[in-house]
Amino acid sequence: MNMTTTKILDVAEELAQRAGPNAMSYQQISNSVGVRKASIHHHFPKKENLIEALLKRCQISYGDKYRAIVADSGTAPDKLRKLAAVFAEGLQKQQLCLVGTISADLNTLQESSRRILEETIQETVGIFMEVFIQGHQERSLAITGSSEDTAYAFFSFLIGTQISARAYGGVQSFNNSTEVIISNWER
Amino acid sequence: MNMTTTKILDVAEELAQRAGPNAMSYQQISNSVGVRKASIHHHFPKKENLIEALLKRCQISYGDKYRAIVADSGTAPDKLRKLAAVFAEGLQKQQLCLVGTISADLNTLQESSRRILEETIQETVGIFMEVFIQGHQERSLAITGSSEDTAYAFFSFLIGTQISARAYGGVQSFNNSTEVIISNWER
DNA sequence: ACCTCCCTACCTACTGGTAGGTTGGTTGTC
DNA sequence: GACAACCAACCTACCAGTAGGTAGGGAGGT
Repeated sequence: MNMTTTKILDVAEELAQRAGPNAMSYQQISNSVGVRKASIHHHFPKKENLIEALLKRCQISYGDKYRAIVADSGTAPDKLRKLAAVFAEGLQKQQLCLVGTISADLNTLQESSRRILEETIQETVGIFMEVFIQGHQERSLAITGSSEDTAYAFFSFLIGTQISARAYGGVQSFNNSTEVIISNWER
Repeated sequence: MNMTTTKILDVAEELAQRAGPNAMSYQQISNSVGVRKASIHHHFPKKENLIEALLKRCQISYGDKYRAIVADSGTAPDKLRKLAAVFAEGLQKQQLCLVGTISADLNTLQESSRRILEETIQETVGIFMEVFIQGHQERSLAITGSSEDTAYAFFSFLIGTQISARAYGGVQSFNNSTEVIISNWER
């Protein structure tokens, strides 16, 4: 992949995480990347193309990050804390998970973008699920529902807490909140 | 309060919940209310005034709704389910909690609006907290952290699950997810 | 009762600015 | 010569916000 294309995606990713996909403009991207606005359109003709590329890239990069945590050694609760730490890291930079920001602007999205978003959520939940399966097997986690529902709940929780902690309480509240949820599953 | 002012707020609230405060325009409000765009500016000179009025009104209306649930008879887990049902109701109409949508667009907000947002979160957490205190006293809930942290976690969870369920899974996923969290506190 | 004054609510017409997107052309490389 | 990358200049549509004015309803004085 082209260097400029990559840089456009880097800048767009930061803007989208900080302000949301709608508040991110081609002009802002142009200023930061150092190429003209028309050139951004050369790489991503429509904004939806950019958003979709962003989502696909984050699906891979964050997917890999999550998979690495899940595949690593350690107990299930440890892994949950490491997954949460990824979100805390973003929060420290005032940045939200892309899935969260894009989902919040769902009703301004194209159908094709929505499908990629769904796919990303589905895949992420699938990765998170492994931890709950492990936790069940090693008896380190006491969960009441299915692994899938629990993974979905945990992912949703992280998205929500990241959003509300950025608005009120910051990283401190995020960590307290996360600990409340994880320690309750722990046994 | 004036009838037109109320109608503007009604329409704005729906738009903000459906598409976010940034995607909500004075023109759209004008079309729905049936007065000219300039007249909206007469009632709410700047968009920040409108957003703040919106937040304050929702702080009261939802605050009352939550307080009614908390003050009612019933066990703590029942009350948590009733609180979650308020969010499920919004989700069914493709609408998110205002605190969620506005928090997602935090970085495009004025300082004054942020303060009201913080206040609203703080107040809501305060109301939710009562349920966890009750749950602790009547021994119907087993919580690991402070009531405040737990209430914050639950509110954040609801915001997040509402967002992700709208994007993927719908009300079904929302309910599954909520049940996983609540039943895990239950004892 | 009438008139002046001021108010709220609303209007038309407009501003400056920015959004996403297009056109047509230049440059550099294989 | 073909093609990718890039550019200036431009377009339409829409945004929030403003200027200036109108309609009608009290309030207070005479």
